[in-house]
Amino acid sequence: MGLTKTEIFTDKQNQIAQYAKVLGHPARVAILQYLYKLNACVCGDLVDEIGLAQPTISQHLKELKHLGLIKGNVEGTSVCYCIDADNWKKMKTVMSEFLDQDLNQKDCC
Amino acid sequence: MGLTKTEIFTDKQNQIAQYAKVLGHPARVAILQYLYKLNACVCGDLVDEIGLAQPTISQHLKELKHLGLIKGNVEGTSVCYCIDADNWKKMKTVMSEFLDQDLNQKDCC
DNA sequence: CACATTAATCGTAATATTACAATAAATAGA
DNA sequence: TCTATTTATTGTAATATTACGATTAATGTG
Repeated sequence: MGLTKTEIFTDKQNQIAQYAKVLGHPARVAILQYLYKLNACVCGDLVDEIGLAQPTISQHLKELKHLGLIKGNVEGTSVCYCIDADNWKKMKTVMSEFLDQDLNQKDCC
Repeated sequence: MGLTKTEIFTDKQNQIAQYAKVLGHPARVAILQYLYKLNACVCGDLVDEIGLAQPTISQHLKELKHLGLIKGNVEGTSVCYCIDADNWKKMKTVMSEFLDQDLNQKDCC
């Protein structure tokens, strides 16, 4: 128990859930918004910006990177992160398709 | 520890995360898709349809209802659920605004 | 009222997530 | 090479989530 039964759902359903899950924490939302706002690579100041401990930020970055939403590369002693535009677009397509379902529903309830 | 520090984030960030979190489980995605597909109230057959135990489904429905994405009303011995179109639209607006951020980013990384 | 049917709640086990202190790893510069 | 700086990893405590058996609650039917 306590383990999500991914095997009984479709790939699409699991994919949507996986994307949504990563966006399901305000710190990760904040990181993504910050990367977007600066519209460039961010080197180092994420810890000050977000307000969580360095290991915590590192952990959130890892999850974002794992899903491909951001990419980072080493720049001297620091690491620079930015949005992975291609993968972001892919996510946007998947999520929008789900969110934009048409609802021509009569008021039944 | 183990507790999300919502107080250090903006209302908007928390709201996005809250919506995303609820969509972050394939069972809830599947429930919402099913309600959309039928395009009507669904009375009772969700347990058979999804393939999880009845208490588990009930728990997921509760979360969806709590966030307002679905609404249910008693219909005899069963309960009928459907998408709450207004709240779904609200969520769509919030999520789309986040997903649709413009990225006029040079390849910096 | 008794009984069947269906959904909600309770209790609980297994697992996952969040956060951070401590430490390690990597690299730049003296 | 030594030191400072920055990020990643490890370990761990606190909390949350997921799933389901058992039970309760609610309602319709005989």
